[in-house]
Formats: sequence, structure tokens, C-alpha cells
Amino acid sequence: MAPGARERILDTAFGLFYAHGPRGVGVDTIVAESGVAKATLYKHFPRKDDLVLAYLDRVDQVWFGQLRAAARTAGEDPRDQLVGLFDAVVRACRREGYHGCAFINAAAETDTATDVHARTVEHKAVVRAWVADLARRAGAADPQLLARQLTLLLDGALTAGVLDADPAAADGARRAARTLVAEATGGTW
Amino acid sequence: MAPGARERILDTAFGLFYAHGPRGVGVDTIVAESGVAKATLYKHFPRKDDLVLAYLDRVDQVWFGQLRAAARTAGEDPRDQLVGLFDAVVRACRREGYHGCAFINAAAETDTATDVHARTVEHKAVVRAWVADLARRAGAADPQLLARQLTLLLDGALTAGVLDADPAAADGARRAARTLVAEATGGTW
DNA sequence: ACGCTAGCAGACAGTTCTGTCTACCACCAC
DNA sequence: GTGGTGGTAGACAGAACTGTCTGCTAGCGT
Repeated sequence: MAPGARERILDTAFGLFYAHGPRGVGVDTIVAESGVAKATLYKHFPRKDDLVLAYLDRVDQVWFGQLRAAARTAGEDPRDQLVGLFDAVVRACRREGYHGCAFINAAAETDTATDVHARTVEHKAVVRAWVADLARRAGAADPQLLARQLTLLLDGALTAGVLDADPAAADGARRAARTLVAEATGGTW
Repeated sequence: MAPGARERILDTAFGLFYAHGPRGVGVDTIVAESGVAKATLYKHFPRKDDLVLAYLDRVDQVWFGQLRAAARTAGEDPRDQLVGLFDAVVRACRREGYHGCAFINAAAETDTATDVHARTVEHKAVVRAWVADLARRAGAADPQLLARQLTLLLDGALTAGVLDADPAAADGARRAARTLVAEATGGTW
């Protein structure tokens, strides 16, 4: 009880939604697993979609935090930070129960007109804007282009990480990122 | 009747599965839409999963055909062909009703131990092997690495194409491909 | 003592899903 | 004409789904 019903629901939903996809988990399962009453769940999240959106918000926080940490760890040079982003991917793919990008997975099972889809687009746009800022500070000739290319690689690597357990995927992405950053900033460093 | 019930079922399933994801389409819907009797559907495809796999096989044929056509159109030089692959992505993303990579979408809503997941892994491996052969003929220092990087970009671009209608995504992927191919084959051409 | 808030427990309605089954029909080979 | 093949039409069972509702309990501020 101490952590409050809302947190328990979100914790449970986080694990189940990520493992099986929002559509693959019934409300009853979340109720049973979290030990919360059904009425309580529907008080906090009137519709299942509200719970899904709260789940995605949490994923956004966690994943963005990991990206920031990876960049911070990579060093002072923004170019190193851009490449360092892919350490977050490498680490994520190695994690037990890794199942790809939660946003991509969630969007894959919804129509393009839904809130879930919109939230996914928004998340990707925010990440790309942040990468573009790094690219600008790295002195890229076209920061928007470089950010676009790196986030494409990012999404590709996140997807490949679940399809193909081979860690060569994330490593290949990292090396590709280095090549693209070098090309965009005019030479190696 | 002329085209046979099996084809009618597959045609209908192809459209519906791609638009809403296999899990988002009930067997009843396919029955109604294809004008086929339920018993007939279950005679040809004893389980829904069998129909999903047949759907994926058809997607594989179609998409691989488009990749091959894009490479062929790009010219004689294997390096041009590697870059030309991304024309297939550009064209796919522009198509009305584009909804991303059918394999990635299908895999996103299944467990990793399922047939659907395995078929997806297989498809991606076949495409990558084919790209690796192109990379070898293009004289890449490490064809496996280049193929890995290009297919990462491919998957990233296919995913971005549905999340973000901006055609800059596929174009960015194309330009990144050119950079990576140049780097791997030692200089521009 | 009183009322308010938060929560638990579980029945319930109504829909939708997969998969099975019965009954009938049309054609074609022999 | 007779039997096999492939198809239609639709009822049906059994499960799972979302969302609602009733009743009960415990704590807490005043």
C-alpha cells in the first residue's frame, strides 16, 4: 500500500506492456498482477488507453535518461557524445527481456490516427531535436540531416536488437555513426 | 470463384493484416470481406497463425521484388545499386496506406518464441545476405559490416516512414547510405 | 462522532475472438 | 447416377476482452 495503488498499477503495466505489447495484455491481468482492485484501476485510468499513454510517458523518461547518460559518459567532445549514444543501445539490447523500442512496438499495433501513434511521433521528434542540438554543437554542416541519419540508425539498431540477438548489429550501428559524424563534421577527430 | 478461395482469402488478409496488424484483424472480418465460408478458410489455414505466415511469405516476395527492381534500375555499378535500394524505401513510404515494415510490425506483437518471430528473423537474414553479396561485388572492405549497416538504415527508414510522413527521412537514409558505401569501398566514385 | 477519501473484492453486461460443427449445394469424372 | 471435391451459410462453444456497478473496509482530519 505504501507506494500507492497508482504506482503499483504503472509498475505492473510497464513490465507487462513492454513484454507483450499493450494489446497483448488484458486489464484483468494487470489487476491480478498488481493486486489492485479493478475499480481502483479505472479510477486512475478511465480507459485502457490512458494507462498505455502513462506507460509510454514512463518509457520516454527512462529511455531519454539512458541516452543522456550515454552521451555524458562518452566525454566532452560533442562528436564523441553523438557516437556514444549507441552505447545506450548496446546496453539496452543486452538486457534480459529486451523487446525492442516500446514506442515502435506500440505504434505498430495502432492506427495512425490514435493518441498512441501521436505520442510516438512526438517522442521521436523530441529525441531527434535533442540529437540535432548535439550535432549543431559538434559543428555538423547540416545538423538536421545528421540528426535524422543518426536517429534512423538508432531506430534500426533498436529493432534489430530484438530480431537478431547478434550484438554485431548495435556495434555496426556505432561504427556507422562514427563514419557519418566524421563525414558531417569534416574529417576525423 | 475463378481465382479460387485460397487466393481470395490471401488477398483479403494481405490488405487487412497490413493495415491493422494480424492481431488487429479477426477471422470473422476476413471471412466477411473475402466472401468465403468460414469452414473454407479453416480448411486452407487450420490456424490463424498459418494464415499470418502465408501473409508474411507474400510480403517477403513483394518487398524483395521491389528491392531487386530498385537495385536493377540504379545501374551497373554495385555501389550505385546499394544506394539505389533506398529508392524502394522512398517509393514505399510515398504509397497510400503505407504502414511500415510488415515483418517488424508483426514481430512487435508476438513473443520471441513464435513462428512469426522466426519468420521475421529469417526474412531479415535473407535480405542482409543478399545485400552482403552486393557489398562484396562493390568491393567493400568488410561486406558483412556494410550490409549490416545498410540494413539497419533500411529498417530505420521503413519505420520512420510511418511515424513521420516527412520524406526527408528516406532521403536522409539514402544520403547516409552513399556515405557508408563510399567509406567502405575507399573513396567516392 | 462524522464524513471523506482511497482502496478491496468480485459479479456482471456486452462484445469479440478463435475454432468446430452441421447441413446443404454444384460440379465433374467415371 | 454416384461419389468425391470444394465451396456456402451460419449456428455454436468457450474463452477473453473492456468497462460498470454494488458493497464493504480502513484511515484520517475535524
